[in-house]
Amino acid sequence: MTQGKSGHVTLLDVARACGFSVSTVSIVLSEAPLSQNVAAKTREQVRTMARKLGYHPDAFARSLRSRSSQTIGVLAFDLSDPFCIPVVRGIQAGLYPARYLPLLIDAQTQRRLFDSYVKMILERRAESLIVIASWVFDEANLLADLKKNHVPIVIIGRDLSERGINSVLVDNEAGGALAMRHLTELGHKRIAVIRGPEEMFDSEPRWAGIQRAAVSAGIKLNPKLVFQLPGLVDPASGFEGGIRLAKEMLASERPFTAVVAFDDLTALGVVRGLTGAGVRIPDHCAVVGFDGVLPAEVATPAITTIRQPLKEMGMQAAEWVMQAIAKRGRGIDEAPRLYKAQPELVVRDSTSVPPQRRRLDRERNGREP
Amino acid sequence: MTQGKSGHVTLLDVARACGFSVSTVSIVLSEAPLSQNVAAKTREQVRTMARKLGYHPDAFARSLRSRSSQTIGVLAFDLSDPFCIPVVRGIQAGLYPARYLPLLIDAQTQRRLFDSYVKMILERRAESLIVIASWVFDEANLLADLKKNHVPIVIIGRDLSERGINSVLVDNEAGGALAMRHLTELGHKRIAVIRGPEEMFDSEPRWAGIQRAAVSAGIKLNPKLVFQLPGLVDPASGFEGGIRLAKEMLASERPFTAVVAFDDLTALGVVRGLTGAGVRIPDHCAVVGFDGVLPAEVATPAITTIRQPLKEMGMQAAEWVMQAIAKRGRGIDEAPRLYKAQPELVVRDSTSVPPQRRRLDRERNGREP
DNA sequence: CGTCTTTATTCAAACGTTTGAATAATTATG
DNA sequence: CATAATTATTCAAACGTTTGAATAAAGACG
Repeated sequence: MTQGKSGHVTLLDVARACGFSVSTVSIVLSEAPLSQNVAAKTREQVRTMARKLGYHPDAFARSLRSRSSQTIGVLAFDLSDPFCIPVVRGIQAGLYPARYLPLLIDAQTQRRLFDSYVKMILERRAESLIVIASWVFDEANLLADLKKNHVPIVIIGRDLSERGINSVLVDNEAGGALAMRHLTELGHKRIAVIRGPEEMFDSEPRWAGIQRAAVSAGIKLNPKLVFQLPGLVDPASGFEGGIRLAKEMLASERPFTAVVAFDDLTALGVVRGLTGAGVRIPDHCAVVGFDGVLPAEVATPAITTIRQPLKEMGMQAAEWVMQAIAKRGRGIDEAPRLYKAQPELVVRDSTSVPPQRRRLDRERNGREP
Repeated sequence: MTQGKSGHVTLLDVARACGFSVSTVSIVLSEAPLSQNVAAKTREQVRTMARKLGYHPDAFARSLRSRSSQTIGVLAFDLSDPFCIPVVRGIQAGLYPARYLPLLIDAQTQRRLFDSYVKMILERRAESLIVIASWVFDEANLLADLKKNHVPIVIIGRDLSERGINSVLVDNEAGGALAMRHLTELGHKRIAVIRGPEEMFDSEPRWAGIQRAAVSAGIKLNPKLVFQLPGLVDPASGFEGGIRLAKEMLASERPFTAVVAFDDLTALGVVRGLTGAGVRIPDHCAVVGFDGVLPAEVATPAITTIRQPLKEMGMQAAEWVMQAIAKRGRGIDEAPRLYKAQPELVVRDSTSVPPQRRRLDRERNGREP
């Protein structure tokens, strides 16, 4: 074969092999508008030869020339957060039809890596950037670096629309309310709450939702039963926090029949902590989480949770990104968009009616069987 | 600014701005060998100007010219398998020092997607490909397509060294033995086993290890207590299988005090199934898993498991890949390598001594306190 | 038969970088 | 002082593709 030193078959190789010019071959193989003018016989010849030689277009040359990389940078702040995977799937699904490829990177919760990868992604001329902010992170110069480069950005998991960035996230307020309402409807009155760490932007709205639902159910939350996770280092550390706070809860000696945990891992920590002290879930105490990640699903008892429509959120981000690219600069300064996905209550086995009520139920059932 | 229509700052822009030629600027900024010959003052000027204009080299042009993409394709067969993330981290860690970027793609357990992504990765001229075969998959034409393109390949999670492909995987035989030995050392005699699905290549060696350890402990495995997962569609379906088989175990009415599950999710399924029937873990029955993934760690009781050194495996793959690239073709036809990582027993709360023995222990303790 | 359109193909420039070879300027050597 | 060696900078070609403009050949029209 006539392959150049690169080891790859090029247009020139194909052209020589079938006796046409590089242009013709390019036009045929890339199905450019001009290819209508190419004789059917020629087209056939070119295509056959390309296949025979095993020609694959070189994405670099193509991108260089056509200034489009067909690539979207996807930067996950911490890919080990189970939150991320369904989001990524959504993004991939949204990108695939347009033959765009995500350049997916895990910043491993490290600022330094994050910055460095942003740079590498820009060098690769990703046409847009999607950031999955699954975990605490401060984005000070992210903004600066990117606005400069006219790259459309979408952030998933935080509301930065105020600061000019398209944002996709779950409606945390609604989710918090959903969790609380579930418990009050089951009849719980003394409910402990574990709020998220201060640095996490989800914490506040979830807490607001919880309070709203408590008020509308006519329930007073005892401030002594409201806890807060400390600033955390990685997504799994909510688990440790949950264990510790469960113990504090018990030590406080204030009675409670249910716990609203900040997220699923925290809920799993609470289950661990309470179980260790002989409290049975859900018989003695109900626990509800937030997110809907795998570990909560396969634990026993399975954790009742507020599910985020993660895949949908990823697809939404991908869709916006594709739209922004289609506009190519025009309208880049539109007002940033905000999409709040609606969470969904998933009732599983970690919640049931509170103990007193269960006793009542039992008596009632005993009376009229 | 003098930016061209691309919106990006190019070498030419920098060159014009500081009055040197493109060559000089390139030499300085890419720190080519020749840059030693460039006057210190010039170097300084160029660098300052580049920073001022916000120059980022264009990876396409660079790759096109230097025929190296600084990219490694990483194709996960199913990224939702918790197995993958630590592996990916290892790969990223191994690649980072060389400033290589993984092009990470999730094939979502779909052959069609897999093939299509392989193609896209090749078009992007990834210099090598790492496949994470976390889950059942058949690689018939994978081989064909890639051997043709002279791209070095490493597969993680399967032994394809016989078929000419560098392979990194855990020593499944040793792992199986480790699991079984743990149980026999605790004093278990009647042990149920759930083997992996036939299509999974891990299944056989794990089973072999289990048998070996049983023999050397002088224990006979009751064939009626050996079960097998059906062919599965996704990694989480081991969980469902575990539930079902746990019920079959109980239905068989053959006594057992421990279960070796194929993997962690299966183990979690077994816990669910047994717990549902009133069997307490680990008091009535011990359960041991395999993999060491997050869900097994945060469940209550935490699952005793055989941990795969996933990060290490990812780094090993990255290292091989970098070596292969350093050789650039020379030695591409070396014998394929095989690395079997040593698994590690992680004792947690799902295993303890069998019930009979516990009774004995208690009596003995009672006798001499 | 000259001109105009249509059809089929090719030219050549451009994308932004790297790099071997060339040039120019300076300094050291014989 | 000529030559060689060193230092500083630039030329120009190349990487593989796309694409507007050019060319060439054929058919259609007046």
